[in-house]
Amino acid sequence: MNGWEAIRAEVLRRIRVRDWPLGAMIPSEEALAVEFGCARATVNRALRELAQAGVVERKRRAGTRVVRLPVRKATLDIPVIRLEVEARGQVHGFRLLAMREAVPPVPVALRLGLAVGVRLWWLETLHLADGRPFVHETRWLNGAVLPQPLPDFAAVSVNEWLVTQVSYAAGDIAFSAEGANAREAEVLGVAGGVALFVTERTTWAQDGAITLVRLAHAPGYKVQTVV
Amino acid sequence: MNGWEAIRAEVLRRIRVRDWPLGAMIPSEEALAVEFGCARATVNRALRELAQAGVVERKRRAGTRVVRLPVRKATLDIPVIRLEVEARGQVHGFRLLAMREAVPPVPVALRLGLAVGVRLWWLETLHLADGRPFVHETRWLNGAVLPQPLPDFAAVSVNEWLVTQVSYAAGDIAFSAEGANAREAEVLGVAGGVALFVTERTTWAQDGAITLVRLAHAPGYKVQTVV
DNA sequence: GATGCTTATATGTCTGCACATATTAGCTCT
DNA sequence: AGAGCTAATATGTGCAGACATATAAGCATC
Repeated sequence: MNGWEAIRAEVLRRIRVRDWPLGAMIPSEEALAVEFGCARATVNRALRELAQAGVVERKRRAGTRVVRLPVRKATLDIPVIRLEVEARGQVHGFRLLAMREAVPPVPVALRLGLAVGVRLWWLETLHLADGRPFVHETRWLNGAVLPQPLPDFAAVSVNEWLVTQVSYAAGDIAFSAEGANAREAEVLGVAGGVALFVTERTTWAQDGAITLVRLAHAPGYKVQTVV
Repeated sequence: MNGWEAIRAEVLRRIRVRDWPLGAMIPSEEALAVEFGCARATVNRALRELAQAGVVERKRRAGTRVVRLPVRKATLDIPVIRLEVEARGQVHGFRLLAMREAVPPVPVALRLGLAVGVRLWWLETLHLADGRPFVHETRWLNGAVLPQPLPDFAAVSVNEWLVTQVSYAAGDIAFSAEGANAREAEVLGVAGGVALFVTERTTWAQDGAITLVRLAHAPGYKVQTVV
């Protein structure tokens, strides 16, 4: 009855009913441990989870306070495209449309933290769901930090190969809405300017930037939070 | 040197270098505790974090295994719109364009889990950044579960009032790209059909659905992960 | 072979204690 | 008053041990 989840729930309840108002300090871990009749570690676990959820803020010596304007934290699962398609009950396929070495435009090089003029791979892939265009993927790939030789990307999707080869790297993701450019319109089979959901991801390994990818999703695509 | 973060890093390293291949089991907490010369609780903490990050899967009795196709977890901060604007160094403003009671369309009622025919508030707000249109917000609001009386939403943004009143409720968020409809085009000052980034959120309290909101962001808007 | 029970095992969680560390509040000195 | 030092305090993390619980694997039975 006084596990850490019960304590988290009780603390949350007190915050909800304004027992502990927004912006106010709450009792110390020790005081709560005494009140709930449990060890301090248990209270600590509960409060740590609430801090991670953005409900409270914790500082050493200062204590724990209820945040004034809670920032909702949304968590998204970003699976490999094949799994995403299969999760919709459709059959995944893909076609490698282009692959060549080239010097990326300056903004791309900068964003990847590479010297201007370095040659990268450029790949264009179209992912299909039940044979219909699903995502148009364009990608800059830094061959210098990847295991050699590279596989045949016409047979293995870059998207999936990278995940298994360059596991668990850091990176950032951005979402935006953009009108389809000429190429995207042609490849996805839509009119130019149509609203597309665009995902841009940068991925890093310890020894340098790995890849920058742009995914333009066919109309109707949605991203949804888990939970 | 053998804190839980060090252990997490070491485990991650071994997974990266394929010391422990994808899909393979890793040693038990107890074995690792012996190897690293620390308590099992410390290993537990490290592995728990990795499980939360989607790097390993843990099951009682079965043990811990490296995930085969890691699912990237992206975490987004969804702040109050005012803070979002101010974070860009701009001045936030808003105008309440409309507010009336109405019976929502059936899909809306269903999504909120309400009986068809229930009357809700409908609000239309335009948020401004430095005086220019930033977000067009349309919202269904369930007055039945809110503290009464409602404030003057021309003076206090619904967006912000709800956060402070109905704290920490459950909900889901969806992102998509849509062409601007006639009203959005007019209010945001863009051409019809222009690609807009759209956020749709449903929010629940214990005693029922609170609100369903659609935010259509002016062109150029991006959502970015927080590391 | 299929089904159901038992048991061993790895993780999940808790306790009580300890020390580390950041940070604030108060004091002292100029 | 202001600057700088000191001490108190709340959280962060660690350890050793214990019990709880889910569940895979083996065994017995039908």
